[in-house]
Amino acid sequence: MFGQKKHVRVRFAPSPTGPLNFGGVRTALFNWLFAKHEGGYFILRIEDTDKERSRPEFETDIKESLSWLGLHWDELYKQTDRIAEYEKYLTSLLERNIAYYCFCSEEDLVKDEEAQMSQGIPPKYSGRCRTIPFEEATARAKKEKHVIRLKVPEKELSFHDLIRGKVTFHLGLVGDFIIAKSLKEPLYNFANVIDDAEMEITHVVRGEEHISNTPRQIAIQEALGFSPLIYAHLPLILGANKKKLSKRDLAKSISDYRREGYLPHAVLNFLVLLGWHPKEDKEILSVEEMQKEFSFDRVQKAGGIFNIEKLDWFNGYYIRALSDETLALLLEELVPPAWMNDRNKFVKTVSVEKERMKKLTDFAGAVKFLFELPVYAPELLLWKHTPAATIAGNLKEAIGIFEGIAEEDFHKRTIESKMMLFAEMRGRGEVLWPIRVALSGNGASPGPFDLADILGKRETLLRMKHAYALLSKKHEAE
RNA sequence: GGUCCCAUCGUCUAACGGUUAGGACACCGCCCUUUCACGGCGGUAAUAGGAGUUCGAUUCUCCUUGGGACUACCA
Repeated sequence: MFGQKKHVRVRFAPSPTGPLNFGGVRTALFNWLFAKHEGGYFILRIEDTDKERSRPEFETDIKESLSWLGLHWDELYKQTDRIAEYEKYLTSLLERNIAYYCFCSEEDLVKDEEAQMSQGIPPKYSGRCRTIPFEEATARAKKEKHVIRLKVPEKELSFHDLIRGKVTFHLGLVGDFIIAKSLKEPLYNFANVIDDAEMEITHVVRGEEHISNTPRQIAIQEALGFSPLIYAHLPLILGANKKKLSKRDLAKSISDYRREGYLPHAVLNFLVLLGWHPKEDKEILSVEEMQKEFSFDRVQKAGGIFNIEKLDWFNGYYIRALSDETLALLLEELVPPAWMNDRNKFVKTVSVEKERMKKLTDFAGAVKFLFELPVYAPELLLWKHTPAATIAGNLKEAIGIFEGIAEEDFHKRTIESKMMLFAEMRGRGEVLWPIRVALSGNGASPGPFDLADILGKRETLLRMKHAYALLSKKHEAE
């Protein structure tokens, strides 16, 4: 065994009490990255010992979100499948008198706590049931309501954290804490420690909020004779209010972001830089680069604020990096089915709109005018201070030019070369602006040649004539 | 309150005793340009405060201040 390098084994251990959020994903990502970097194993462990709050649909959400992001696990466990295992250890601890049954009522506990507080002592369990003889306690446990507590020695204890260095606590402050509600109902700290040992976890990588759980877990480890683990407590992801990302503010679930049109790579790239940074000044990272360069010495100690604008920027970047075809495939399900009648038109639209999108869900609204006739105010056709009559005249001439282009030549390049000749003559804005508005009905849109190309000759002429009519009518009215 | 953790531009961060304190997002300006976007160029903007160590501190130590996590028969 000695001399032999132990494989790195890490775990992501979410409890299925809510959908997976950014905090969870970041923890999963860093675990996964570390495992990949070390050629180790990434284990997913569903910590569902809390029967009240755990729900199967959240377990599904967690697994689906992880899969969507490409964070695939090598092994999967579920704590409720392992109750017998925990019971074994619990029984052993009880028999060896390292843990004991406690029958204190809630009122007793509250009274104790109040008394301690009033004396200015930090509250902890009094140890009242510690001395009840094992046989008596076992007998009582069969019919009385009880919990199981660990006998915690009063000593100083420290652990090594890859991010924070040596962290020291005084176990005396902890007291005999509860490790299980009963033999078949272990609590988080207990089940967690058993599993880490049995699953031969080497590194515990988790959020900073667990630092204060660590001394309890080490106390359990020592009671059971398990070997110590290496820890890495990740900085918290904070909301704009600098507090831990909570259910509200931006703690929407990953599945929500997925629905809103964020790309997995964008989420990963954004998250990996929230608390970690590669050696070089590099922001755009492939998953392979993340795996190759990941290391805990470059993980930040301080919490980081979740900045959605940067996520949006990454998302826009990765959308632009997609091929038109790939992007079209992703967009298909986000638009009315009728838009797919002309697939060629759809792909062209995607190609043109690509550089304007931040989220996939931006698409449908932004290009709706290409599939449905837009409604707009005639004034929008006017360019700066150019008189309406001039604009109308330009529109009319442009119609002639469009008509002069053969159906089979009606493509961006041809349209552009013909129309630019005219535009250079009359002034670009005075020609191109009204055409663009006629075709889009919008103050902002892709360029007129792209639009005409996408719309096709027939539809282009239809819209041009409509615009001309609108403007003439307005002109007459004045 | 107690225990623990933390502190560089608005935000994410680089610098592991010597830099005009660098990059990215956001913002502003210019260029490209018919609009929007993309792209290019440029700009504003930071070492919380105080001691100490040192020839020299963003960097090491201590204190102060500020922020955060935990403080469940939740995880």
